[in-house]
Amino acid sequence: MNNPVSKLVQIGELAKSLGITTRTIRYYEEIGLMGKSERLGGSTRTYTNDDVLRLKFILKLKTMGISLKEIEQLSDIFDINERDFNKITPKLIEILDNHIAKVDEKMANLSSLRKDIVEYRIRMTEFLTHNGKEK
Amino acid sequence: MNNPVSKLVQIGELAKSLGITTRTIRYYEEIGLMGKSERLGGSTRTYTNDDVLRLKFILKLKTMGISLKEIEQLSDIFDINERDFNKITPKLIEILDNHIAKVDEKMANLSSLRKDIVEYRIRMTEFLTHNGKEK
DNA sequence: AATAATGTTTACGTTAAGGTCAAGTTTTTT
DNA sequence: AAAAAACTTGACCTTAACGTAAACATTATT
Repeated sequence: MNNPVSKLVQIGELAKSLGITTRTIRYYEEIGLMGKSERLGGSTRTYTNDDVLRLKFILKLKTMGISLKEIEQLSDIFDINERDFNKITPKLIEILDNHIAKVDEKMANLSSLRKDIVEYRIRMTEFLTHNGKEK
Repeated sequence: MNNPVSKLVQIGELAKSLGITTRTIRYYEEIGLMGKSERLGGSTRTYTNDDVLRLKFILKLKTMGISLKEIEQLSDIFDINERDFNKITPKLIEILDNHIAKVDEKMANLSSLRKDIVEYRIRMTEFLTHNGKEK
């Protein structure tokens, strides 16, 4: 299922196609998220189709609010098991579940926060109108 | 209504009574949030009852998720109009309304985010079980 | 060949809200 | 008076996820 002779792309092209900057890609490599890519003639980074998929996967998780640190945990497994989805998915599901719980918590917090603010706002408004009358 | 000879407290006592550190209080002064407090004998900071109320007010807004930068806007008015609540409250209400809107937006985002994650999670789970069977 | 475009590494800058020394001064307690 | 406690300023550290700039090398286009 995997084309072994996939066309290689360079960092600029890859970045542009995904709407990110080259710095981001280098940064992901820097923190071990992307793994070392092959160098063309020893210097220029080139990315295989697999690399591209991996990067897309990372970005997808990012849009879900998963931190790079959490994604790293997945990457470790990714590196160890070399794309064995049977092993990566349980951990992924664990992280996703964990994240759903976090999101739920955040929403609850925001909800009660909102109540507080609204109440406070009402008190302020009342205070204003009362003072306005008396003056 | 304001006791002109209110007892003065020092920074350590004030911090402890509010459950914050002295660094926080100095920091608020540093960024202009607290206004210069009187110095006892030119060196030690002392806080009046008004100062304490102001600090409590700041902390209250903070628990509502309002940033120090936003609180600063209120402080400016506070400084200019010297505790004239008729002038400070409209701006406060504006900021509160603004914040309620932000909170609503965040909640909406989190809500759709949650949906995404859950969907993704389901797809992953299905993928897992299918693969499990075939193997 | 000269210029432009793209690539490379290194390293400091950014934001928020303080934390954490360090070194010195003042005040309080013994 | 001497020691302990509390105060002072100043300055660097922390987290996340890159942005930005410098200085240089390689590749592509004119």
